[in-house]
Amino acid sequence: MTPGDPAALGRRDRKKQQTRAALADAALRLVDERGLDQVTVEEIADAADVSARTFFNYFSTKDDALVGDTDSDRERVLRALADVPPQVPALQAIRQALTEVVDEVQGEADLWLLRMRVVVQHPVLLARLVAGNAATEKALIEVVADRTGLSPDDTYPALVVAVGGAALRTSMVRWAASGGARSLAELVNEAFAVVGAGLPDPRTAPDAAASGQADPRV
Amino acid sequence: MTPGDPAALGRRDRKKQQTRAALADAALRLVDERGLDQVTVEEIADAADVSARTFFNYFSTKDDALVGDTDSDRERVLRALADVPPQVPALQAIRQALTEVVDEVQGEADLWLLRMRVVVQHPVLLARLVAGNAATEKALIEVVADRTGLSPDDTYPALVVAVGGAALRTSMVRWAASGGARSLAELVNEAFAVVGAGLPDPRTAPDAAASGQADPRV
DNA sequence: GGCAAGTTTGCAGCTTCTGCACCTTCGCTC
DNA sequence: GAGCGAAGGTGCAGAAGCTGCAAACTTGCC
Repeated sequence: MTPGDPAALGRRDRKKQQTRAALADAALRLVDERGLDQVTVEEIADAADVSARTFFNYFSTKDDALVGDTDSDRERVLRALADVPPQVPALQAIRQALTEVVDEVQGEADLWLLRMRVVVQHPVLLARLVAGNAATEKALIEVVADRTGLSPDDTYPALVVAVGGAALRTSMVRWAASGGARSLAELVNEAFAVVGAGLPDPRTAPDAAASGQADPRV
Repeated sequence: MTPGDPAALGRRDRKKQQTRAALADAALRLVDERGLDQVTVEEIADAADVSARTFFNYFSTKDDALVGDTDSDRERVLRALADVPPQVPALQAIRQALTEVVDEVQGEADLWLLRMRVVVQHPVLLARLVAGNAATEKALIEVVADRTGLSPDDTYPALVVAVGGAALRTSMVRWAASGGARSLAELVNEAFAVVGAGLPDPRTAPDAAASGQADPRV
């Protein structure tokens, strides 16, 4: 989710990333301890040892520092989706496109568990997280429309994408709630399987959750 | 969605509702014309002929005036869900619980079409709309858990609710995009039917959208 | 008419966020 | 290794969002 990556960058850019990470980290820790409104941008900046003005050079909003970078994810997901063979059904294709991002979240589990804890405690941030994904959703809808031969204005593309997003969000919240006990990928796959089975009421078909159109991978 | 209701209230409360509506209306019209950042709270208050301070007596945020009242919806939906016979499968139950609210939105179509137009153009607001529903989601999860005999911490309740929300949101956006050409209830039912069928890829099963577990009503 | 409760308003004040100008640092070239 | 241009950091001024408080005004009721 964060740039991270190899250190194949100049000292300058490395420092930038450090500062960015320091700010995001300080923001998360402070807000986790005290609550969103009990932490000012100035305090966050101080903790990261930069001026408040500099904070706004990195994040356009206090909230942004907390929810992280959605732009880089967008490209990643789109690229991944483009790589899924076109005959794969839309819902499955979306799930597969998400695996890369899911793995990355899992890889930075500490950061993300903290982030989700903070986000869940402040619905405004949850909203912001969703908002950040609005652009991603829009792009995904286009791609899905293309794959299925429908218009982006049809119900189906928007619906699959929205539902896929809901499945991912639910999984992440649950993952965080469990403190990362189960792997995120597992939870996501389970959620997509249930959705693919049409969300059967567990009383009527208590087994469907495990079957569905689950994919052996992962 | 707005209190509306009969005039079985004192002059005082009626005036309050008028002011509230005037503020929300002014906010929506101005933002629709100029964009979110080009409208100040002071301008909205002026347009509604009250002081800026009074604006904040009604809405705790500029955004709140735009997205409307989610609290009253919550109760309505919860009450409606309580009235759905417990043997109705969760997803269907949720859809039925939404009909009352859906009808009300349809009844105030002008207001809501404007609102959705504004909201769609400002993802932050869309997010806010979702955030406002966070409390509703939480409450719904409890109820669904109860109905299905699962724990609120299980995946299923959170997932059905989140997916139901996604279906509703998608439908409202599409409804607004079409300028209200088709009835919202129709779109919502269609969306729930597709979801209930497991979101089959339209290429693989091009008919499923129309069938699914659709309910004759509406 | 007059009181109690509820509403509106102005004001002071804090925080978020932006534009601008200045200064420092970095990376590169000659 | 001196020097130059670009990029990053910072301070300051100021607009806008939002809150608490206390004064003024309305309304509902006796």
